[in-house]
Amino acid sequence: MVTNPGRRRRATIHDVALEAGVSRGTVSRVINDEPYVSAEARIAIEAAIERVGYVPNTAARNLVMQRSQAVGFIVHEPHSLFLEDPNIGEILLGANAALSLADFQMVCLIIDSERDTDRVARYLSGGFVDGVIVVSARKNDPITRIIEKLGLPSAFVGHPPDLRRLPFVGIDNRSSAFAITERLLATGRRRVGMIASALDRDSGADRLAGFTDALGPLFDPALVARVPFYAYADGVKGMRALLAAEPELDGVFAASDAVAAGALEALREAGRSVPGDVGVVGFDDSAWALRCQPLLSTVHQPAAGLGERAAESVLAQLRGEEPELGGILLTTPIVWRDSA
Amino acid sequence: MVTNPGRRRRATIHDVALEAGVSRGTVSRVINDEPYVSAEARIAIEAAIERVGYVPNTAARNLVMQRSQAVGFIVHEPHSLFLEDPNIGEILLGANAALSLADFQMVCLIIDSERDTDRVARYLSGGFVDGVIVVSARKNDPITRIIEKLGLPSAFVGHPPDLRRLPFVGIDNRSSAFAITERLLATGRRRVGMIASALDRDSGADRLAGFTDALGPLFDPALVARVPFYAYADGVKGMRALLAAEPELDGVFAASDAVAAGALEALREAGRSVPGDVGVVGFDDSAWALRCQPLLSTVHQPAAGLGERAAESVLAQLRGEEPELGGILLTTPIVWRDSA
DNA sequence: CGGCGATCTGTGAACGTACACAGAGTAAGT
DNA sequence: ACTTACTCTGTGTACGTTCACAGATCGCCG
Repeated sequence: MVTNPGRRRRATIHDVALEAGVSRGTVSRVINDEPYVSAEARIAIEAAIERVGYVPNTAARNLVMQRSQAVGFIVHEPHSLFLEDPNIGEILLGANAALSLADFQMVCLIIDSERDTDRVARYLSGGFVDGVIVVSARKNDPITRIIEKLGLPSAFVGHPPDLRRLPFVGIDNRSSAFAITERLLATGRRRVGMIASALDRDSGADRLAGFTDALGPLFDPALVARVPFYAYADGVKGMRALLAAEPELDGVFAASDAVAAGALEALREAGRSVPGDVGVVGFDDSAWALRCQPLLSTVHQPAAGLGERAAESVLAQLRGEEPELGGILLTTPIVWRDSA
Repeated sequence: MVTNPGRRRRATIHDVALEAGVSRGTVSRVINDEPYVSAEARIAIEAAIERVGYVPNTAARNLVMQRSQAVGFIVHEPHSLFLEDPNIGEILLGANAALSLADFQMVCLIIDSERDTDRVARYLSGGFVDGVIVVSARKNDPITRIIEKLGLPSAFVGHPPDLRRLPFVGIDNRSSAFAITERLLATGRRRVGMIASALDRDSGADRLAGFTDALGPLFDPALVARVPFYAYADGVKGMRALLAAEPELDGVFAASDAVAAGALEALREAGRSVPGDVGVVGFDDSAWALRCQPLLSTVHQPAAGLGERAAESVLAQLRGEEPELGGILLTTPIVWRDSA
């Protein structure tokens, strides 16, 4: 085959060698700029590279080097994540920044169907990545099992994987919820409710637990509105339910900022003033918090930091270090604004 | 080397052959389930695969097959895109769905710095992807030049690349803006302004042009507020400026739904009713539109469709078909709700 | 002038896979 | 019994690169 019609054959290191009148070895040395190559050879080779339009085939290089200089970033349930969770973008960028510094390529893989799961599993097994960061893994996930089986350096962000020996990085939802509820109480509120979301996830359950802890004897199960998701619409519904259950309510902890925004809407519609009649706090410190009227007091979620630490964990494992046991928990400062 | 301490050596097709007492060729036939292999050999090999824990090295396979079964998805300016543009997630998912159907792996690459640009360029040249989808390419972009140089099958979504011979898929911003402005006028509005964003991008400039077209002799340059981005805060600022310039204003076309949401806030703060005093329309039909009070009339942007068509274009080129000249423009239905 | 180190270059093997080909064995048709 | 066809298997080569090693050339010193 001379030239593949349609797509032209790419120049190889061999073509360059032929063109420059030297051997592969010398060309290789020039490309990876190693010593021990004469000035004239170097010049000839550089000219030849230009002439034949050579670009190295990294895939071939990786095959012999036994590493890819790439780390996968797996996103599960992209629908809910991209559209509801404002953190995912920040986590992505945090991880990318850390990997970039170490000259690693981050490749983001989306899992949106059964087909995707299998294909991504094949991709991970295929030697395209040296490690992997997983966001929002599912219970009993085939991807998690593959990672464990391959012994692929990994870091899970958001919540711990099924296999507790795999490293993860996250926040302590329980003590964060505890802290912000405590400060809400410190403002003098006594009838405090919670709009609790996503109780099937660790994050949701832990936030409720922290709330319960903080209230202690003041806790009243009737003042917990349970809603499915972390979304605005859930906040509206949850707040209405709470007001119906207890008109004298004077404080609310919403499980997310989006939920809190919905709660504010419902409170406005019910004619309550915030923070006058009712104090409201959220969780995430996302764009929602600054979009609310009044500005939302909330728990700052260090999303970029989570991505960064996850990347660093994978890089450390790649250097041969042992991953931390029990995972890494990042601190979550409380941001005190106007809503409570 | 017996076993690399730390990371164990992965089993190869050779190990399987040895374990099963057959040759590489036969193992290869079993893996790609080709005919002409005896039942006993097949059973022995499958058992051996299980025993040694073999998973094929796709990277090595790609090297000899000269294709990767993967398509890159490049995201520029991720900060603004992920945090402001609600469409990016949908485009991503649309593209992923189409590629998934053809059993291609989509790998998403983020460009967030100068380093990233170079690394991604190397990645594209390295033979890891058979084609590429680019969102929001920049003017005079090194990535675009690399793609052109390599002859990599590609599709640009959002706006056309510098090199007009590269295929792109987008919407007709100008005629969409024309259409919605015209319908706004049809509701009887006569003093109509626009909050025009991102005039340095094709999309922003075209939306303003469409608006101007539709107004014809009614057009008044004083009723155009120019703001830098498609964001909520820009909408608030733009609307205030517009009201200051013309208190009698009775209609507004906002360059995006986020901007429209900001405009609604500014109108509420100025004591104007919507759609009573002022009619408001947006652009995108994003989550913003349903979060507004009143619900927003807007131009539906077929984001998932854009991703899908871009993917299909790349796949078609991979099959050897010629890309459409001049690009593909998708239609943008107008969604009439309560704000105008 | 022989030996030695430094510099430069080419060659062969390896990475893990797919594919073409050759060869062996078996069954059926002439 | 001889061809023919079909089934099954193993071997060699290729993909594009890196790396270890073996030569070759040169200057320098004893």
